[in-house]
Amino acid sequence: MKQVRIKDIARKAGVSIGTVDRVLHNRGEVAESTRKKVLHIAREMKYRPNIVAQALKAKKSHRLAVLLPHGSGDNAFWLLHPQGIGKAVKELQPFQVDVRYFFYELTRENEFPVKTQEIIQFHPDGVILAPVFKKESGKFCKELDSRGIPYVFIDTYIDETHCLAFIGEDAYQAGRVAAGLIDYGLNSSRDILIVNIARNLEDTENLNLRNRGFLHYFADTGTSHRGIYTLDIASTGLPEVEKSMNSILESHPNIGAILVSGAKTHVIARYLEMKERRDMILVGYELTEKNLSFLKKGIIRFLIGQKPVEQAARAVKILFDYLTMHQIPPRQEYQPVEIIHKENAGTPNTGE
Amino acid sequence: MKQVRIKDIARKAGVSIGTVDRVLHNRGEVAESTRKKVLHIAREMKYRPNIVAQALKAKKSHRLAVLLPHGSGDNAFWLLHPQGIGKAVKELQPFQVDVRYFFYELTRENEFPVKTQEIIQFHPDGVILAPVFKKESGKFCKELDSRGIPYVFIDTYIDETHCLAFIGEDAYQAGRVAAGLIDYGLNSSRDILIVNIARNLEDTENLNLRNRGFLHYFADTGTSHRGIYTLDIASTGLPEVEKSMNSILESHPNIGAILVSGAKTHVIARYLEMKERRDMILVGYELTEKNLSFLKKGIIRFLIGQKPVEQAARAVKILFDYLTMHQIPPRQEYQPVEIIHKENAGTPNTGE
DNA sequence: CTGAAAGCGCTTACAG
DNA sequence: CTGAAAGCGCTTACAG
Repeated sequence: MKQVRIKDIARKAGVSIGTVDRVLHNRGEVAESTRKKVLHIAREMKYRPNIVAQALKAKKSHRLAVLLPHGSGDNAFWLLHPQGIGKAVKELQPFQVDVRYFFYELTRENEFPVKTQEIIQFHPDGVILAPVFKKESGKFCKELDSRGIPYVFIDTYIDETHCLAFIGEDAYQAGRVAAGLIDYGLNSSRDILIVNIARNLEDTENLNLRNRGFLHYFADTGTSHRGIYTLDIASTGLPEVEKSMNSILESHPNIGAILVSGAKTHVIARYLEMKERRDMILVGYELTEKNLSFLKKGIIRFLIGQKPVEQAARAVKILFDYLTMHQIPPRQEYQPVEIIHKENAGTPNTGE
Repeated sequence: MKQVRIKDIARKAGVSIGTVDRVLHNRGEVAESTRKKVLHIAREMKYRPNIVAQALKAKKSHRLAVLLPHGSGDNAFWLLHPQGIGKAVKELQPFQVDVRYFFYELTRENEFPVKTQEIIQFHPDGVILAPVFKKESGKFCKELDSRGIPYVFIDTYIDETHCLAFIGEDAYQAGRVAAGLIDYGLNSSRDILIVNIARNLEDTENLNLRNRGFLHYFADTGTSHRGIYTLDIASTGLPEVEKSMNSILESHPNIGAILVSGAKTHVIARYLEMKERRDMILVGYELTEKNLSFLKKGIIRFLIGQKPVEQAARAVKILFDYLTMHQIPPRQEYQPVEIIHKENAGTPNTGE
């Protein structure tokens, strides 16, 4: 169990440690035959570099670029990821990790490629990104691939890339959880309304997955014969929300619960509060501040969380382990689905 | 922002680095005047040792002793903590952390002091313990104090000790969460039964706190006039459980939900399964395997978790940070209360 | 009581 | 193409 050192390899191979190092780091200038011999012995002895020594010597800081949508009051969800990244960097304390953030507006699709170019110029050692815009993200990933820069996806997954890993929510399962909660609390004779608020281009894929899980739950359990209606709202403006909601609730008075598929549950909560519809069971996603305040008031009954803080922290950790120890992570990692109720919202899972 | 080195202090103080080191580590053999000067300069320059260099040189592994109840099939809760400890140690990878486990039987109170003596002889650098037996634990802590060995409590907190930290559940809040879940799903005309299964001496304090939170919830929300009954069961044997349960459910047919205050919810679940009482809402604590299997069958409706794996991991981290960097943690740290439903039990929060 | 030196495992010029 | 040496910041004997 004793640590194998570069020196041990050198001795066994009959070369100097400098040569071993050159081989191990592909710094060239080594005779092919020596190269092979050293590599063979290193593998045989199961050499693992001592990252403490590496860190001490190299003093080389790992540069990470983080590409995320810009978070704001109305879209506070994206404010959470930088917290997680900060936390992870702090955890990695004694090692040098430099993070540079690149934020783009979800409303301006053409800003995205500008940011990706800035990242390329930044010459990062690794990238963490939320690839909300599929096509542009795909291009960017190709560019990173060609430069051998590893990248980790957060929140959204894109096929046909060589991402190191994806960290996100199991959106389908999150939908099933929402369904289970409503099913448990809502009288079985009552109906359900699904509200999709998609003002921007953001993440409709995740919303769809959630809704599919939600519907599957009821298809599976089969016993209930609830009506399930869907309402799409394009704007979060109060007049439009009010108009749409008034109309559907009047025409379907048997609706007893509302699920909001995205993070903007607070918009519907505000409506219900205004209408004094405290009897309505409201369930939504994401623990943003606005949502939490309605949860605490009792207007939102449950929030389903996906732990964005932890996701972001994991992404940093994964990238770091890969950069320092060439540790290959599982390609997909789902964060557990979190159920938040008024009574357990107090101790936010900010950990640390 | 540049790192202050021991060398910088030495230069400024006009002494050698060896002397600085002696002062910093209280290894004596230093003139008082030198000592003061060095200490002053170190503070002034905000010296923080480079733990990477320390780790590289010292090769000194930190010895941690872990004192926990012995986990078993029937008391699987305590099997979870070692997992968390293993995880944390793995995270601390490049640094040397040696863990030695000391398990005691909850049924044999006199085994506890034997184990504590073994720990003293082990000469640990730090201790993590679940101080289930108050009095004996108190004695042990005094002994650790006198030797200057830091210790962290898991699960149970004891006053009047100099513990470095306590990591645990907010039991009161966990009780409120259980209440909120039952209140949400149970018709407001129905009554509730609280079952306490306390075969051993274990942790009645936490159970009491949970029950207090549970009752306070209903007192606070005030609107409902549910009857709330309590049943104490001393054994987990099927005959006794059956007898007690039959009797109370017959005399109180309006009971529609059962809360089990401890980790042995599976005992009541087994009873309900046998009686085919699938209408009964059953809520309990702790994600042990047996509980989880009844959750998945739909017999247990919700489990309230306290993340024992994460708790144990945190304890290791806290102790390590204290030992290596003299980082003083907050004295109490509550892990968030976790709500687990059939639909989010699949992705266990084992994290990695 | 104090200083100078060796060494932890690795990387990085530099000399050959 | 290869080896010897210096040094990252700290700790640990050892000599004075």
